[in-house]
This record gives sequence, structure tokens and C-alpha cells, in this order.
Amino acid sequence: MTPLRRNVLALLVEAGEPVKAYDLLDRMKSSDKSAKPPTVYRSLDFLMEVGLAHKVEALNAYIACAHCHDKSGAELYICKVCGDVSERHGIPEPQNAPDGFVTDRSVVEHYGICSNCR
Amino acid sequence: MTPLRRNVLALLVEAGEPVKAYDLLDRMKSSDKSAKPPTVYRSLDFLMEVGLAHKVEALNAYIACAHCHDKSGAELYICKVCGDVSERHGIPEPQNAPDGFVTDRSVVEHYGICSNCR
DNA sequence: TCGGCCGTGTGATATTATAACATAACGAGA
DNA sequence: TCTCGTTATGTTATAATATCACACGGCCGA
Repeated sequence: MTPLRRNVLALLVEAGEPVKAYDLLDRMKSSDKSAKPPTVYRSLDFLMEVGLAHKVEALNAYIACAHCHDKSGAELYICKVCGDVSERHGIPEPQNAPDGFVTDRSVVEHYGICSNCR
Repeated sequence: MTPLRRNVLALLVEAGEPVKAYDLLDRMKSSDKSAKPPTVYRSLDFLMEVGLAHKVEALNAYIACAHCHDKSGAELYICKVCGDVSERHGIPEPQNAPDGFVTDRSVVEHYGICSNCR
């Protein structure tokens, strides 16, 4: 874990909600003016690789992993009002996969309204 | 259903696999040289609105809906080798949503290898 | 000490998507 | 018929997201 990557992770944790790559980049620039897109994308790739971050596919945004202990995919519940994300690990095996289909990676994102925002 | 939209749908159906918006645009250009990005994105938005197409979020690509009879979300099984997509409707309600969370829309995409490609 | 790998710096560019405004097509009602 | 409102489309530009390609430097093991 290098300082750069640690910094990106810290920014994600601090945000506590999905952050766009270029927002992250802007925040990095306050400490490191030389930050450029590859800087942030590389760090994000690394963090996702080791399971410390997830991409929220339907938002093109990134979050710190709230569990930090495995690299399997997570199931995300995303409030469209406040942006809050709840994360669940241990997605059940898909029940109705086509015959013989072997799943590597699942993207599961539920968009709705959380109890605080109703 | 206008000719433009019908054409976009036809191209999606013909492709039979996820297609990128700009690929679609290139194909549209063979019949309509004036096609531009908004042309294709508007048609896609419409088709998704009425349930005739889906966006594959993790690929930034679009497919014709194989069921064509409802506008609820679908569960997709996507072969990383051949690109084939199987679609399932009637996703079960999420089992482990946070208390009081009301889901509007679910994105469920499983990436793996289909039986033909093993 | 050298060679290789890994991480980072840097500039450019590719890809995906939308904004903003203009024009056309069409039907409902005066 | 006229004209108004609504919906669809045309057009230019630009925003937002992501990657490529190449250079450099540090670290570590042979």
C-alpha cells in the first residue's frame, strides 16, 4: 500500500458515499497538484483488485468497501435521495442461470429510497 | 413507434448481443448519414423507457429486450467469451435490504462463461 | 552493479453521454 | 383553416468518463 493509494482510499472512506473519478481527482489535487486521470484510475483499479473499493456501475462511481475483508462482489443498496449505500456480502448463487453457465462476477445494485429519506 | 426508433430497435435485435452506442451510431450511418450521438441516445432512452431495450451497465452497452412484455428490470447472464446474453425476468425481491429500504430498480448482471464456450 | 519489475509522472487521446438551441411533424381545439 | 402546444428530430458543441503510450525512478534480488 503506497502513499498514493492510501490517499485515494482515505478520500473514498471520508466521502462515505459513491464518488466519481474526476471528483476524486479534484480532491487529490488539493494535496497533489500534479494528479492526473491515470493517477486516480490506477489507484482505483488497485483498490478494487484487492477488494478495498467497489465500482458502482450504474453511477460510474466508486466507494470504499465497507467490509474490507474479501474481494468478492457485493450487493449494494443505494438511496437515490441521500446517496447512502449499504453493502451486503455473500450474494447467494444465482438461481436461474442458464444451464452450464459459470458465474465469475456479479453486479448487483438496488436503487431506491432508504428509511431515513421516506 | 417512429421509423427512427424502429430502426434502432431493429439494429439491436439484429445484433443479438450488447452493442455500444457509438457502434449503433456507425450502423445507423449506413442508412442515415446525418445520424449523430443524440439521435441514438434518444432512441435508446425511449426504448428503455418502454421496456424494449436494456442497458448493460457494466459494459456501457445496450441490448434489445428478449421478452418485450414488461418494463421491469431484468437479470442478465453475460458470457465474457461469446458475448451472448440470457435474460430473466421476475427478479425476486431482494432478501437482505436494509430495514425500510424501498427498491425502485435493480441492476443484476452476472458475468461468466456460458455452456457453449467451456 | 546490473537488470527487471513495479509504481508513478505526463501528455495525448479515446470513449461515452449530454446540453442547448433550432426545426419539423402532427393533432386538438378555436 | 389556423394556430398553438406537444413531441420528435436535426445540429453543433461540449462535458464526463476512461485509457494509451512512453518516460522515469526506486527497489530488490542475482
